[in-house]
Amino acid sequence: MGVGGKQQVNKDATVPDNRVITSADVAREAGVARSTVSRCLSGDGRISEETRQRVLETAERLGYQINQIARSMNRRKSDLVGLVTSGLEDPFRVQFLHHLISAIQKIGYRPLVIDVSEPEHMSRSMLHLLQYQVAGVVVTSGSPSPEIGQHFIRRNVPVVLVNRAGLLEGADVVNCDNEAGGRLAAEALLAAGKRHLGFLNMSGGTYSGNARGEAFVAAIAPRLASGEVRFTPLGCRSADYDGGFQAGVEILGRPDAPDGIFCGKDHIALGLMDAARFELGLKIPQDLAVVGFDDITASSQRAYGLTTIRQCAEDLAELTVSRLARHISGPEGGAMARAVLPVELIRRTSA
Amino acid sequence: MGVGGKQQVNKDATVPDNRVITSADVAREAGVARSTVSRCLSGDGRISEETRQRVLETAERLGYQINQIARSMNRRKSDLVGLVTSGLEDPFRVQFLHHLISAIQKIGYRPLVIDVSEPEHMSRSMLHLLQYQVAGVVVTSGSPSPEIGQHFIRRNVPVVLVNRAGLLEGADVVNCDNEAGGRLAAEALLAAGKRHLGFLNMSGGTYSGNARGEAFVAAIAPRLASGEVRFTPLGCRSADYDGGFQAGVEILGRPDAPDGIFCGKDHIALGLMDAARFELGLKIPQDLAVVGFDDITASSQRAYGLTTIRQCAEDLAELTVSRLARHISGPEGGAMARAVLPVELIRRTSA
DNA sequence: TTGTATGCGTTATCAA
DNA sequence: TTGATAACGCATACAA
Repeated sequence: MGVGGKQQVNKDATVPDNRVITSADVAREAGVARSTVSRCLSGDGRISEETRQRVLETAERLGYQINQIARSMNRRKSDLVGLVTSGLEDPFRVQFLHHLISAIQKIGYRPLVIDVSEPEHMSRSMLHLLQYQVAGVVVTSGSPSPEIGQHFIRRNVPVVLVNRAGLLEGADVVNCDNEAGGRLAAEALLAAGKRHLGFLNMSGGTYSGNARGEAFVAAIAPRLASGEVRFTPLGCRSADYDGGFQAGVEILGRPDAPDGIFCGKDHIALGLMDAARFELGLKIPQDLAVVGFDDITASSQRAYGLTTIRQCAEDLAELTVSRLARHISGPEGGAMARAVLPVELIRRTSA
Repeated sequence: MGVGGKQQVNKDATVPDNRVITSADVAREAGVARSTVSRCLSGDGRISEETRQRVLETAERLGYQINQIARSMNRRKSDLVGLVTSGLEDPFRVQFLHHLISAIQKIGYRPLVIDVSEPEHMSRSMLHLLQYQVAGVVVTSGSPSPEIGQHFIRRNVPVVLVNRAGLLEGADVVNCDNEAGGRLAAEALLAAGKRHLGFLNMSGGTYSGNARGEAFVAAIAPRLASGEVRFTPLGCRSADYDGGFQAGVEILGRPDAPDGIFCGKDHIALGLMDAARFELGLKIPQDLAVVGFDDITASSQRAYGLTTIRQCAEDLAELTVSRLARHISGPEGGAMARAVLPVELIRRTSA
């Protein structure tokens, strides 16, 4: 029945240097209570300037680093922000991820990245984030099932969806202006004198892609009705360079091919351009005008000079994080909102 | 001991559903101790199959999710792996980051990404990771000051450095085979009949870049000595497309320009090619042969067809993580090691 | 302004 | 095989 059977605990007055320094060590050294140390490091105002100085100095001297895990445990909230991504082979997404990481750091949080390769694991992966007491979640890809929003609402964890259909309950949505983009693309191709237009995107398509295509068609609708202009919907197997290239070879080889094509993503457009030039021997923009979407870095390279709709990855990231921050520090259950990032037509040589 | 029927829902459970479920709730429902629940979920073998089933079932039914923060607190080790990056505008690095994230997830850990924009904050940022009780750290960029290795050794946190000089005490190093790459590039240019060679990289240069350049020069040394071949070191302002383009305009405009150039990174090579073709009107590879390094996706595009030294980002990531995993689960203070990833010459049309 | 006492959810230790 | 209990390092309510 050895109730007392505890072993001797080594509580020296001095701090052995093979152990990690805790706030208790700092407190002992500075001659204050642990709670005082905690208050100093949490920026709690109710502390005298003198003790604050002494404690911070001692902490510095001992090389004390706060244990974020313990802090999170106590607060039941960590300073981690979950980043749910997928399709990181897409350069625009990756560029966006980069800026997202910076933006999250800038508001004093840390990104915990989850890459969801299989879409069906999406929801499970998002729930996983709850295990880390995340302060918020950004979903840049994939489609979470709408009902899991409840879990985040109940635990008061804000969620922001970027560039996807806003189907998650209680989540903020941030989009680039796909409608304006589609319209601008139409205007550019029409201004270039093209009369047989096409929209090339991955068959089936994503939310963003469809929105762009629909806006494009809506913009040319009057001229379509008057018979002044023709339109052909086009599809490719994958939303990347190879998809664009293959589709280009196929489409442009046909007798009655479009002479002005709007692509759902820049990479598709680059593949299309290469197919046109190197497989079909077409001149751009004389024989074929091309407009892309995103303005990835390759588009501005001399070999392409792609005219495109620019959505600024950095601005999109800032916007996303500002939404998130508002909810993290804000009142519980703020109304969900929709934010739209302006886009811009970048004129180069392809249209 | 009524076995919980399937139709038994939260209604008669003792757990109020506005609260987060803890292991104590599961224990109460399943009629066992908290420690038993813990053992079941940790995969601790010493448990009867019957209780294990009951507990797991109960946990599932209640929607219990383990609190990783609390677990980490107790174990004094989290399942997070710190990823120290910078220069994410470089497409190869980003691609590598993508594979690194996947690889870390695959071994059951979570990536905690830190982007270090200012190199001087490098060491401080790395130390920050210790606050999260990370299980390991991967440094893909920047140069940590050698002495901070001690902090990680003392806390038994393995560190792997990728593609940098192995200056951190106690850290494993993973590199691609820069030496073989430099040699292969030299052979390719010589085989193309070029006799005035150059190595173009950012002035000052990085560890990897210098290693590649030195190997290149070493490979042509015999022919250099015999006067059969000439060599000119070249520099650009930035290690990207623009840097390569600007350098190209300047260098290739000179009367005695090289006719075969090895670039430290693909992006530099792409800029150089565009400068050669569109500014100088040169034919590639007739007037100028170019070899790059990395094999980023753009290099294989039809508009470039860059002959390059390929380092596979995915293999590099796998190698990196396998090293890390060895140390995480392995014995304390395993000897530091150096791993080298093979590279391969990809012949396209630029040389 | 500062100290004391308690709890956060988990795992590890020990006893049964 | 299972249960009781003591940490883990911090923050906070309450007391002084």
